[in-house]
Order: sequence, then C-alpha cells, then structure tokens
Amino acid sequence: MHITLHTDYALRVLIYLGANEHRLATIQEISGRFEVSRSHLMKIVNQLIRNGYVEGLRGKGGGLRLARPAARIGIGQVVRDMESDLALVECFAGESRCLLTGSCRLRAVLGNALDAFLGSLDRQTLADLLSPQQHEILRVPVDAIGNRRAMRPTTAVAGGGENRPENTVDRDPV
Amino acid sequence: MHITLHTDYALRVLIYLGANEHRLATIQEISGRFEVSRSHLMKIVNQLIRNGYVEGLRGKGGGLRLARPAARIGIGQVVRDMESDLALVECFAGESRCLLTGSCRLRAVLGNALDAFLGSLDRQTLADLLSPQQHEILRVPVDAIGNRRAMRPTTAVAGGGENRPENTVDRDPV
DNA sequence: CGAGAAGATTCATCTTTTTTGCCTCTTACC
DNA sequence: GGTAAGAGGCAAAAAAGATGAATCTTCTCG
Repeated sequence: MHITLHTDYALRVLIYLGANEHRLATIQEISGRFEVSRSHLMKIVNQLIRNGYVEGLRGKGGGLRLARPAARIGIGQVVRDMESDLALVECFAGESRCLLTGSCRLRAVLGNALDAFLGSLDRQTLADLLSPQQHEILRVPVDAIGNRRAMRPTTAVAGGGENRPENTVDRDPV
Repeated sequence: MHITLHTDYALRVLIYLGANEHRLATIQEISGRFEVSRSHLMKIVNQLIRNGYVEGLRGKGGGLRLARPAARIGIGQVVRDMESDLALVECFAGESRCLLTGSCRLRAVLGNALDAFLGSLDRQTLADLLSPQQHEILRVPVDAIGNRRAMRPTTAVAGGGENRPENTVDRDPV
C-alpha cells in the first residue's frame, strides 16, 4: 500500500510554500531544492493550482504561493485530490469480475478503513505539518533571492505594512 | 493508493475457505473458481499457511482449511501480513533523501492515518466478512466434491470436533 | 513399497503503473 | 519586444506487480 510520489511531492511543495509564505517561490527553485526535474514538478504544481491550493503568477518575477493560509489547507483533501486512484481493490470500481461482488462485505469493510485513513488526515492541516525546524531548513530569506513581485504588491494592500500577501491577487484567475 | 491483488486474493481465499469450513478445498478448485492460475494462487496460499491462517494437508485427499475459526482471524492482521510494503511514503523506510527528513511531521501524520486504517480493519474478523449470501454462493456441498480426508481427521486435529462440523457430513467418521 | 495427489519452490516473462524528462506553447511582466 | 515564468503534450525509462511453466517434495492410499 503506497501513496504515489506524486502526492508525496505535492505535500512537500505545500510544505515548502508554507515555510516561505512571505515570498514567491519558482518551480525552478523548488525542483532544485528537492532534486526533481522541473518539468515533472511542474505537473504536480499544476494540479495543485487547478485544485486551488496554490496560486501561480506568470511572467517575469512570477512564482508560486499558497492560495490560502496553511491552516485552512486540509491534508486529507489534498491526498484525495492528488491521489488519482483511491480504489483499494478491484471491486471498488464499477466493473468487477469477482464472483463475490454483490454479496461481499469486503468492499464495505475496506471502504470504512479508507474513510478512517482519510478522516485521520482530515484532522490535520498544512499548518500542523510546519514545525519551527522546517521553517528554518526551508525558509529562504528574501535577500537571497532578490525582491520579487510578491514583496511589492502592484495592486498594493491598502494598509501597506502587512507583508503577508494573502490577498494581493493582481489578476483575474481564469 | 492500492492494496495489492496479492492481498485481495488472500482475503478471498480466506472467505472461500470460511464458507466451506466443513470440508477441505484444494488450490486447484479455488483457482478454478476465481479464474486465477493455480501456480499463482499457490504462492498466496503458501503465505497464508506460513502465517498460520490456513492449514494445508498434502497427499491424496488433501487440501486446505482454515487453521482457526473465522471469528478469530482478524482482517487487519491479514492485511499487515500479506501486504509486503506498508511504507506509505519514502521516508517511512530507513533511508531517505528528502531534505525534510528529521524535521518533517508528515511521516508521523501519515503513520497515524495508517494506524487508523489498520485499526479499522482490526475491528473486523473473517466471520464478519461471511454473509449468508456468500455461504450460498461459495459453499460447495460435500457430495459435489466427493468425500475427503477432511472429515476423517487421520493426521490433523485429533481432538476432532473443535467448532466445525455443525454441518454433519453423510460420511462415517474414521 | 510404489503411484499418484496434493502442496512447495524456483525461474522466467509479461503487463501495468509510476516516474521522469524533452520539447513546444502560452502568458504576462518590464 | 524580450524574457521569465507557468501549461501541456509526448514518450522513454524504470519499477513494481501479476502470471505462468516446470520441477521438486511430501504425504496418503492401495
């Protein structure tokens, strides 16, 4: 029983972005950090974006950031979204050639177990995964990267002082 | 996230044997019933035997039967024994090249979820999987098979009765 | 004791899924 | 317009899983 690397990386990307909430991170940067090919990571990030966990800003100075605060990103849901095939056994799918199908309790029993699994994850958010040490390991100071759009809100937050750009969306998410 | 067919078949074999507790079933018979090759099923059964769930009697008239009553066979343990690799993500294993290793809470979180999964299964026994319908579908009357050693415990279980033959066979014992 | 019926083992192959990377396109800032 | 970013399609490579053939061992029966 495995979770795909796909999901695994997705979670790590979220952790990375969570540890660097104060700035934008590019895929290039993350793939370098995790030693995965850029293109590969791209697909994973893509899925994260499509599912609304991450925001991607194109163009020069662009990058990635969490689409909402880490505390509002549930791990269970991430796994559900990223793990394409949660059918534990064949008979979970519609079609089955097992002669027990229909009378078999196995499906229900495994289904309950799966619910327990995901339920357990549902009680955790990305914020719970972010320990102080992680911040230390992963967080890269803005200076080391250079200032980016993230830090100069083009559309600008009214108050100005806040450096957590949670609501600085500067374009229409199509 | 999948359970291997290996484990799936193992559970089905147990169900089959549970539905036919009153007699011995051969691998040949089961493999025919499930439309799997004999050799393949053999390996699975073998593992079940080594793990003490099933008893295999060799020689003419031999076959398989549950090593203990269905109610004493826990599904969680079966899955644990059959599923070779329960490491959900890479960092479950000793070696890991993830730069988060050590500080990452992901492992613990997934570990808890896995425990919840198996724990759910631990609350079920093989007996719970055996619905009356299954008995009907799977149970093959002794007549249809021919009498076997099963009912004359020459080798095994001198104590005899144990829990099994509520279903008295038409054959003379010993 | 010998034959045949069962399970036990080994080995090789095939299939499917997963993982990976390349190449090209689109978008958007500067 | 140039360049830096993400988006997407294609396909190769690798790993894991599933399957089957052939052979060996053990055991009961006659």
